[in-house]
Amino acid sequence: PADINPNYFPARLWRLVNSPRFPSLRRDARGRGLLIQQRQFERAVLAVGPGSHGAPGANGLFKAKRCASIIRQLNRYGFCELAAGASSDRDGGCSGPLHHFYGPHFVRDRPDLLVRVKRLTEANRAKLAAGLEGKSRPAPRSQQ
Amino acid sequence: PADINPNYFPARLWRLVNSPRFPSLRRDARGRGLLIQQRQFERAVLAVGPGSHGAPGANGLFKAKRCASIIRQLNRYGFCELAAGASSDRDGGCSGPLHHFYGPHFVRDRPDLLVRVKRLTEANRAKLAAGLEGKSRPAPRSQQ
Amino acid sequence: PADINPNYFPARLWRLVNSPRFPSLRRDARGRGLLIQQRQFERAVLAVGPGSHGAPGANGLFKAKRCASIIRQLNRYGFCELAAGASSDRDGGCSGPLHHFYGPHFVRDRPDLLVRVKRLTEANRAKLAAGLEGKSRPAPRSQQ
DNA sequence: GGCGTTCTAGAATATTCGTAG
DNA sequence: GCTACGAATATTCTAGAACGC
Repeated sequence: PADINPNYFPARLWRLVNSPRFPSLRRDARGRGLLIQQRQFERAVLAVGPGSHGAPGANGLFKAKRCASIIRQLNRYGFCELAAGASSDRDGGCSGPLHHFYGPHFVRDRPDLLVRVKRLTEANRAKLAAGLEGKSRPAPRSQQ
Repeated sequence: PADINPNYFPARLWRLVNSPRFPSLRRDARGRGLLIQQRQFERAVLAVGPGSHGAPGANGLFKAKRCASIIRQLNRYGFCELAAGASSDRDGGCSGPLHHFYGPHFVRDRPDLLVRVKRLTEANRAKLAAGLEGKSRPAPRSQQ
Repeated sequence: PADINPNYFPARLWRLVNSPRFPSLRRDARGRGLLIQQRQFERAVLAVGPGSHGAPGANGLFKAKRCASIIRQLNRYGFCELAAGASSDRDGGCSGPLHHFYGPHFVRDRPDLLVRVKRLTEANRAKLAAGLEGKSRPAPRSQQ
């Protein structure tokens, strides 16, 4: 789309969740939520340790070292966690914590809704409460 | 000691850090700080997954599933993080995030100081700011 | 020193400039200024390119990808560029731009002055103009 | 009421981008 | 040209709030 800044969190998250290369961050079955396998996510996507960014394509997506930083971003953009719990238990608990987030306007196969995922600033909170549109920094030029 | 509740966080932390069974939570070289290897800590101590609390002795110490919960407790009891970063690099980044906390009155071989490790409630904060509770540093809110 | 947060820019810069491992950021002859060889600095210290962080020790110091970000930080902490201009050109332009910065209270062998290197917020600017001291976030307690 | 666990938000610094001077 | 700075987002660490025991 036109006015989405590809460097900002929603666009980065969109690219990551649509990449089959990183199953540690994927959609849930309904296509409305996010699943994060913390341990694998930190290892595969975040900048933990020197030899971490094995997979190019994730390199540079996030500069965070902590999964908590990504969770802070999710909250900042209006996502909330649904059911916290350990992961599927099939592996004897080896997969670590599993996070399940639900995000407004972050729907599978609906990139057109992505422009609505706004950073919750003080002003945007008020506007959302009033049913209006939030404002962000304009995106850099991209020829559509 | 007498007036330390062994069920509360400071006592539990003390037992854990003094147990050689869980090297993922240990003291730093100076004996004043704490080192937490997040990945191993979650695996060995926290209740992540069914097969997690393999080692009796940690079983029941914490019911938390998230390392973030322990960090919340550490902050609540006055600990603060010193230098966040990835772990030692010796293993190529496989060991995950490493946390380094410093806690007031949480000194190796000084269990007598443990009674001073207080939960920072509103009231305790005020007392600390007034300097009533010993020579620990005044609260983070300082007027210039 | 006591109230210097090792995670903040002045401390990180201090460590870097005192490390013989990264000659691309070094002191000038007078010991009061900084010299930055942009191209080598980006390759050796910043996260530019896939094989960039070859030298452990710089890993994690800065998460920036652009030299301009470090320059922004220098400006923010009161540094200014002295003799802007191209590099010595003796090597046929291979060394890239050379920056020469001068920083207040950033003097070789004077780590005691480091506490005065303050972030220039709006308030600190006013106070500096009035000759007073600026305020920062309190540093965590370092070991004595 | 206090403590533990979890989820969310505050506050300060860090990084990026754009642009005035 | 190009240096310095404003403004927005990103990352980190700490604290608030809700809920259960």
